Amino acid sequence: MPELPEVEHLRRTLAARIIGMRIEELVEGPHDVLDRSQVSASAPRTRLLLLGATVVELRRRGKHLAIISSDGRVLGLHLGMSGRVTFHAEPDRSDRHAHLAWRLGGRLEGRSGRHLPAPSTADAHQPAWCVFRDPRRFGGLTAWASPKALDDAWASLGPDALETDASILVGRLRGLRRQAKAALLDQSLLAGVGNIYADEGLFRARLHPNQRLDRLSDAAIVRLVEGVQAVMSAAVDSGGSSLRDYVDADARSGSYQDLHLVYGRAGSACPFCERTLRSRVTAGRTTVFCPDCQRLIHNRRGARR
DNA sequence: CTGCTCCCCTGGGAGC
DNA sequence: TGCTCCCAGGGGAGCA
Repeated sequence: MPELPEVEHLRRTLAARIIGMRIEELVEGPHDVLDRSQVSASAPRTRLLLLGATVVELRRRGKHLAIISSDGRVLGLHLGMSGRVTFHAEPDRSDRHAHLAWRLGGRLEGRSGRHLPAPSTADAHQPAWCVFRDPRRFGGLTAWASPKALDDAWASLGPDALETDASILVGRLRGLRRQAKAALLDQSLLAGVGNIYADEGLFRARLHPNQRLDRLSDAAIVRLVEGVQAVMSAAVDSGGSSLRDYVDADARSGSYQDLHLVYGRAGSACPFCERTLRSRVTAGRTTVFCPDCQRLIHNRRGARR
């Protein structure tokens, strides 16, 4: 379940392996997972998939990643539910879920003044093939004509839930007539929160998932934003949450799933009050919360406007 | 504006 | 052991 922390951890581990590298060969799987609606129809497919390009930057906004090449080509990457990017000595041509494999080579040191990680002794032994695999295909690739085109598209996303100053996120959430959980999951309000970190953030903020935001004081909204950011920040440090599929570019699992307080724990005791955690469907997602610690607030508390 | 419901897709787990 | 069934979930479309 890659959400912001998993995607950010992947970005970091992947950057260490592909920044400065040239894509010298590519192999595609049987399924077409490339969205080319954002580029001209005549653009050659291999060009859109960055063949011959040198990677200079890996950007992230919410759960979205984008690979920027030195000649301005951009390939967006979304992991969906089950996506992963890992490295192998050879591409497995019989794996029907391996959608794209790149053979990388020729790291160019210091290109365009950018600081590059010093080559380690392990570099020479690193498998040369970078493989994007996504069995469920909720994820995929998007070709962009330029970094500017990417920026324009990403403008429809809200600000990144982790990198953005809390006060800005508070401003976007306060006064909304929506339920807290639905708002957190809305990527156009703030980008990066998925089902896990929404539940964990709500629990830490002591707010009910169905809480209407316009009934809350500013202090409570601040608590919510800070709860979500704290959880995500801790999760990045733990390498994310690995429930089934997620691994980083070094094929390592995260460990934050061990620190989940409510997600996946319906029927167990609340870690604070010991009452049984409950599960319900809210905003189309299974939602776990403590009915005792997370009470609905019906009146408007505290100063607001 | 808001909240639904459905759909995409596969594999892991539960139940028999 | 092996089968079927259900469900997870990000995101977009369509509808009340």
